[in-house]
Amino acid sequence: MPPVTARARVRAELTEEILDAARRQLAEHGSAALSLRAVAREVGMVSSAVYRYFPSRDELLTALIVDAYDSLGDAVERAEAKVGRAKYLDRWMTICRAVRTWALAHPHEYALIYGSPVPGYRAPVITIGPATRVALILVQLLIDAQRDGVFAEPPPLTRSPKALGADLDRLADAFAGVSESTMVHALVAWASVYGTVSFELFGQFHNVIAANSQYFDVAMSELATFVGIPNRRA
Amino acid sequence: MPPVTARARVRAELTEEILDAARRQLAEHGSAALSLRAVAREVGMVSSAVYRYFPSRDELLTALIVDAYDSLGDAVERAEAKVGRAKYLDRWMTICRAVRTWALAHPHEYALIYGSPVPGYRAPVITIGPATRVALILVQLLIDAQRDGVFAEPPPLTRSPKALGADLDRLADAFAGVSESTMVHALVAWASVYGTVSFELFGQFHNVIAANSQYFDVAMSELATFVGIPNRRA
DNA sequence: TGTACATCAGTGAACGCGCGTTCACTGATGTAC
DNA sequence: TGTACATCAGTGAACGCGCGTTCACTGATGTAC
Repeated sequence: MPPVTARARVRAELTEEILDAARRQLAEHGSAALSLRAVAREVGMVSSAVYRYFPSRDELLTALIVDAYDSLGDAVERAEAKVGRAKYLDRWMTICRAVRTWALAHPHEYALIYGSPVPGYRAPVITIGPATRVALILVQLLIDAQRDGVFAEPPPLTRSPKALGADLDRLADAFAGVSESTMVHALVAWASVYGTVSFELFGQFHNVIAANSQYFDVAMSELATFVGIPNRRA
Repeated sequence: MPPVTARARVRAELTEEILDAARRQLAEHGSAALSLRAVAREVGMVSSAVYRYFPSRDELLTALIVDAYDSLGDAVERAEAKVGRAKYLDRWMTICRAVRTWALAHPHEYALIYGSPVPGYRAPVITIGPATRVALILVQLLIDAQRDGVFAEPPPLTRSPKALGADLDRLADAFAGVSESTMVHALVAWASVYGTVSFELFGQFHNVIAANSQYFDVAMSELATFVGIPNRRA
């Protein structure tokens, strides 16, 4: 009689509990150690019972990947929303810092989505949407700056992007009103933000950079100029 | 009597054979699937016999990591050596392309050294030297350009690198005669090259970039300008 | 050059572990009349 | 409101697999006298 039966309610709760346990496993021991049996143990179930909720380990992994993207997307969105719309440099720095902060707080989740692919796992289509959230926030920032006319348009590309035409045409929808060279610079900066975070997190900066947080700020500030966001100098 | 006994010779040969088998395992199935038992099977030994050559799986993994760094270092050095010393942009593009080409040809080795850290594995000191080879080639390029006076010095940093002083002082040895802002731009570009390669290899460019090789060239060309290497525009 | 002993490589069995997944089952919850 | 049946959640045992590492052993190679 109730629109949602007691059984359905318990099922939803337990599904969440399983996901929570899986999240904890992932956070503490990494994706390689994530096993259905360990998760079952955590929720106090027998391993075969988990199959009533997730048809396979991969399905569970997919849920966690979507989860991680969403968690990162939320963190970045929340941080960026607090900054005045017209403070473009602040918005940029806030986005970058939010990515780094989230990555440092959730290293295994970060590795799951931006590190080496999990062996034997093929990401299904569901993951595409959540994966693009952060990128869209960056793009919106550029569109806003462009619209307000405060944009420091980068010089035209030094190398003809002829062969890139189809890709850039496809991106032109997302990057409404933004020049080709800005689109390319934005893509480079995007990869650069994650390259920098990954280098710090995965240990490439050992014996190179010690003041990681300060270096990050300096680096991201230079990248702001690179993409055309008005910086102190301007 | 012989300076090297037959036994020692056979031992050296078998050590190489084991490493070869491990390399093949890594290349075909990735580091997660790399097991002592699988390697032993490949060389036609019983699993316990491998312990005569490597005291543990981690030791074997370390050998492969050093190996991968060296393989990449060799590839980049060889490619770059063929380019005329004064052709700075060519040298830059050649280095970047060599990194990407090697990564595409050895995706699992690339993931091993630049992807998420292997769970439970702690890189020993031996790996530091080989890990820096590519970075040193990049640095040399900048020093050469600087010395020849053809360098397009980037503007001073937009954000004070005060807190970065100690790090930059330490780097000043490697970057002989190069400005602070160039050092920082070089570090950013370094992370950016690997960020771009990782994004392509790890699937972040799916549904974004299709013409990967062309995009890479355009992106690296823009980064050349960013670090101050004289580009066509100049 | 020959012998006695020490060193080393490789064997095969075993330990203890964890994994994903399947299956027949019990007992509780939900549904239709 | 009560009963008969269908659906579903969770159990416990099992399958078959692979892993790293240890250990007592045999037989071959190297060394010292």
